[in-house]
Amino acid sequence: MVLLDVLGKRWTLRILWELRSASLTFRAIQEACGGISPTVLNDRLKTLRVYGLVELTNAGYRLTEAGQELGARLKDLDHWAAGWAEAQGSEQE
Amino acid sequence: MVLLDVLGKRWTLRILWELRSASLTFRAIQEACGGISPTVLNDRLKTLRVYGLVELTNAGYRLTEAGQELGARLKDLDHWAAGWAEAQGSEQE
DNA sequence: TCGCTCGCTACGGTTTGTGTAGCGGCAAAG
DNA sequence: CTTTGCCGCTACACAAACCGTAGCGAGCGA
Repeated sequence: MVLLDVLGKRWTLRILWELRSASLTFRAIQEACGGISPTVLNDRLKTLRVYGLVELTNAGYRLTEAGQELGARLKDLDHWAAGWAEAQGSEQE
Repeated sequence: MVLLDVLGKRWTLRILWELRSASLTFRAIQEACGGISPTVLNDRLKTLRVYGLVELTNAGYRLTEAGQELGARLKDLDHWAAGWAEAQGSEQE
């Protein structure tokens, strides 16, 4: 599964997540991700662009259509994770 | 998003993916992931167990109910990724 | 020209992952 | 009772990935 190799790398999921609902500039993504180093950010954005999930417009970076479909899945995942986090918080302690 | 921190780490997604449809032993997961070092594998399994996504039975490691729900989302992701990979393969070249 | 922000790169130090060896435990075989 | 073999897991030195900071060239308004 190729997608796993892409998403499995650190920051990739996070970047997609931050772009899920808005266009962000390079530096804005850095901020949003809590100070990811530009070296890595650029690397991730590069591969995400190669895979056609993200594109660079004059308004900044944003998800392509494919990227948004992926983002939708991520939202679904998040939706589920919300309930999961609760259940798992009350179980554990 | 807590889930992102878990899934964002290298190998975590992959491990869940390999366990999606069968119980595997520690060493079997190593094999399936293409020779991940036991140090990291153990670390990931540890956190996955803490989060209640994976459990260790005498038949090996397997997904808990929560883990299987997550796995279902992953399968959905994979399903989408299949079409995506094709589209992106024919576009690129 | 100056100042400001853009995307992006260079580089040294730290963190994370790799690869190999081996531990203790347990069950079957001899 | 020892040997063989697999189990989950750990130790440790080496390599790769990531971080933090500094700075580049380009564009743009004053």
